[in-house]
Parts: sequence; structure tokens; C-alpha cells
Amino acid sequence: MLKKEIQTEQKILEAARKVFQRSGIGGARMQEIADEAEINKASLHYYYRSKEKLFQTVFQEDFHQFMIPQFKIMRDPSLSLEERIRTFITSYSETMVENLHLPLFILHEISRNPDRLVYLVKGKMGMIADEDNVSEIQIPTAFARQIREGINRGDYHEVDPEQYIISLISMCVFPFAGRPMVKFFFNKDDEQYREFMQKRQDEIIDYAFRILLKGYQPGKSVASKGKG
Amino acid sequence: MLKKEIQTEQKILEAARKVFQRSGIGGARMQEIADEAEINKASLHYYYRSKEKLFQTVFQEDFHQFMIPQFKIMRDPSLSLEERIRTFITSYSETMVENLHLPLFILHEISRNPDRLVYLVKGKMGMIADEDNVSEIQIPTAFARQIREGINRGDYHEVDPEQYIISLISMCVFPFAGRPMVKFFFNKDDEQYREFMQKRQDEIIDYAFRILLKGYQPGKSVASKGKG
DNA sequence: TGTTGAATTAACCATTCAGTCAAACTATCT
DNA sequence: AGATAGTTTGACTGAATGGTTAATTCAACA
Repeated sequence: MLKKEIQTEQKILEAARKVFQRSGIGGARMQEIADEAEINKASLHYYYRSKEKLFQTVFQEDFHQFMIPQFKIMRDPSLSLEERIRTFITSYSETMVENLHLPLFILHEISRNPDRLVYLVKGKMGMIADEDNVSEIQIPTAFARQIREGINRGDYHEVDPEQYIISLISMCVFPFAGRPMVKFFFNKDDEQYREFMQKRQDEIIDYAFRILLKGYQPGKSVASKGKG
Repeated sequence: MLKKEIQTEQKILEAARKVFQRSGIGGARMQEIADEAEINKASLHYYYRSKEKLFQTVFQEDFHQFMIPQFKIMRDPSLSLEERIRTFITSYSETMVENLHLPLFILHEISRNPDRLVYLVKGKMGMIADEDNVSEIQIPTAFARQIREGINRGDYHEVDPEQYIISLISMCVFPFAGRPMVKFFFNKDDEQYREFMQKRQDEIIDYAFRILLKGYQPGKSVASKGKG
């Protein structure tokens, strides 16, 4: 009984995730989700009182999947800044490759209702940070500050740290949000696209270091594992 | 009479654009568009038989605004490749700053229905190109080929041209698609965001050249106007 | 095997919304 | 003024869809 309940709930969430990511909250139909989960529409409401409630559950999970690993990396004190940049890029790309619809879904729903950000971040992202007095919201800012320190030390080129961080994220995320266009204009099928995005990781890491590091040469490179 | 007709049609298109960009085709309401245009809903249908028809008209215009200037630049034979990169970035950013909702709107609607791309591009983009045998669809590919030539000549670093082009577009477009997050995590209000995106242009140009050009130094730089 | 509470279902309800229609209005020309 | 063609409008329709309900099934247990 209990087992069945959990199993059904899980089926619903998976189905809902698929449908919501494909169509957004507006385009999704409760009937469609029910069909996808192979249950009756009334049962769907039995488990999740309303569409909005169901959506929030799914969206919160997705949002965290989209954000938390990256946030963890940005402030991981066991990694040098260069290693963090490298890991940030691979981790981000990996998440997206495994979940192609995620980026656009997140972007679109956040844009439709930016206020969600406040409780989404404050809500469950408290699981990271809080060891010292850096709240999760300030992680990007803190990361930017560390880049600035590197610049001041003379290790890095003169970049605007905030612009630099956003550029990293852009290069990781955008090609997934614009997948149909990438495929269309560079004439790639699904498999070629996947391969292209897989290769892209190393390419972006290279770009990231060319932009930031003084005297960077792709050959000698920066440590790819272990401390720098 | 004729004058009034045109004027109404224009009002409808502006209203529809605003509502569609805000809510997408699914979220938009014909009544809302009618209200925005200050006409009766029946009149709306008098001018545009259906929602889909109205949407297509608006979307096609928006798509072209989003694409054509950049395509023109990519293949402008009067500019050197470096100048084209520079112009590409400023032109793209300029378009986005003036129309903040455009990128996400395009991305979302293309993603919802990728088949549109075929007739959208073949449809009206024939206005560019066709002088020689480079069709508009092949412009990015052609642009990539020219980068490759530069690499082979030894002028540029070893980059994957397709990845490079997509990175340029990413850095230009993504921060607009992710505007709420940029604002939220770097704590900017509308004005600060705007300023940030304005400054960003030069920053990206710098990044683009650091990635591509051998021996690039932001100081000496590449010609900012005229032939290189 | 009968009782109980949770899970499932078909049928139904209420609302929203794109699209239609016929009547009314307006401008222009004769 | 009357006729004509183009435009506007309120009222309406039908389909889609989120959500409810009451009856039924099912699983567990005494």
C-alpha cells in the first residue's frame, strides 16, 4: 500500500517533468500528464491537489538540479580557482547533456515569474554554504571577488569578473537553449549534436583560460586534476 | 478609410507583439491583445482570421529582426573577418538591448516548433545573399570556413570554428534570456542591468579576440572602423 | 469472511477562450 | 438623402480543460 503510493507518486513526478519541460506550465495538460503516468486524471488530482502544486514540486527539483552542483563548485575551498573554472564548465555541460530540455524550461519559467527566484533560492538552497557567512545568494559575488583578487595579484588579465562569470555560463548553457538553431544552421542530427556538445566542454575550458590566464598555452595547460 | 485600416493593423501588430513576447502563443489571450490595441475582440478576428495567423505574422517579423542583421554582417565582403566579429557582437547586443524580451521569445517558440525554422529561413531571408551561390542557410558554415582558413594561414589560434561562432552568439544572447537570474545573483536593478549589458559589448569583443587572435593585446587592438 | 481506509475511476461541472454572426455604425459617392 | 462597402460591436457557440464527486475496487487485517 505504502509502496504503491510512493511508486505512483514517483511515476507522476517523472511524467509531469517530461510534460512540463516539453510544454511549460501553460501548455501542459493534466490529462497528458495522467496518460504519460498511466493513471486516471482524477488520481492525479488525488496525489497533487492542483496543477500549480504539481508544477511547483517539479520545478523546484529541476531548478536545484540546474543550480546546486554549480554553486557547490563555485565555492569549493578544496579547489584552486582554475580548477573550479574547469570543474564548473564540465559539471554544467554534463548536467545539460543529460537533460536537454532543462535550460530553456528553467529560463522560460523564471522569466514568466521572476519572483519565484526568491523562495527557490532561499527555500532549499540553504543546504549548501552557511559554514561561514557567505549566503548562497552571494556565491557568485564571492566568486567574482576571488577573480578580482587574482587580477590584483597580477595573475590574471584585466577582465570584469561578473562579465566573465556570465560568459562562462553563457557558453555552457546557451547552446542547449538554442539547440534547434544549432542543429539547423550547422546541419546536425541528434547524434551529431550530442557529440558536438560533448566535445564542446574542452573547447570552452580552453576559451575560459585564454581569456583569463596570462601566458596560457593550451599545451602546457593548467592542472586537470589535483591541486594547482 | 484605407488610412484607418493600416493604422489599426499596425496597432494590432504592436499589441500582439507585446503580448506574445510577454506570454508566448499559449499564454497570450486574444482578448488581452484586443484590449492592448484598444479594439474589440471581433475586430481582431476581422483583421487576422486566427490567433495562429496573427502569431505567425508577428513571429516572422521578430525572427528576422533577430537574425537578418547578424547574417548580413557575417557575410559582408567589405569587412575583414576581425571587423565582422566586432560588428557582429555590437549589432547583436544592440538589437537585444532594444528588445529585451526578443531572445527568450524566439528561443522558446522555435524550440516548441522547430519545423518553423525551415520556412522562416527559406521564406523571407532570401532578401540577403543569393548574389553568389551561398544560400542564407549556409552563411554560418561559410563564416566558419573563413575562420578555418585563417587558422590554416597561421593567423588564428586553433579553435573549432563552429564552437567559436556559437560561443560568440552565446555570450551576446544568453544574458538577455537569463536576465532575471543575472539581475538576481548580481543584485542589479533594471538600470544597472542595462548599463551592465551596455558595457558588456566591449568586454565580449575583447574575449572574442583573446580567444582567436595570436598575439592579441587589448591595447593595440584591431581596427575598430575601416578595413583591416 | 466482513470491515475499514486508501486508491481508482467514469461521469460530471464550471470556466475559459478562440472564433462566429448578425445587427449597427460610418464614411464615401451619387 | 439613399445606396454601398468597409468597419465595429455585443452576444453567442462549441470545444477544451482544470477540478470535483460519488460510486467502486482493492489490500490488509481482525
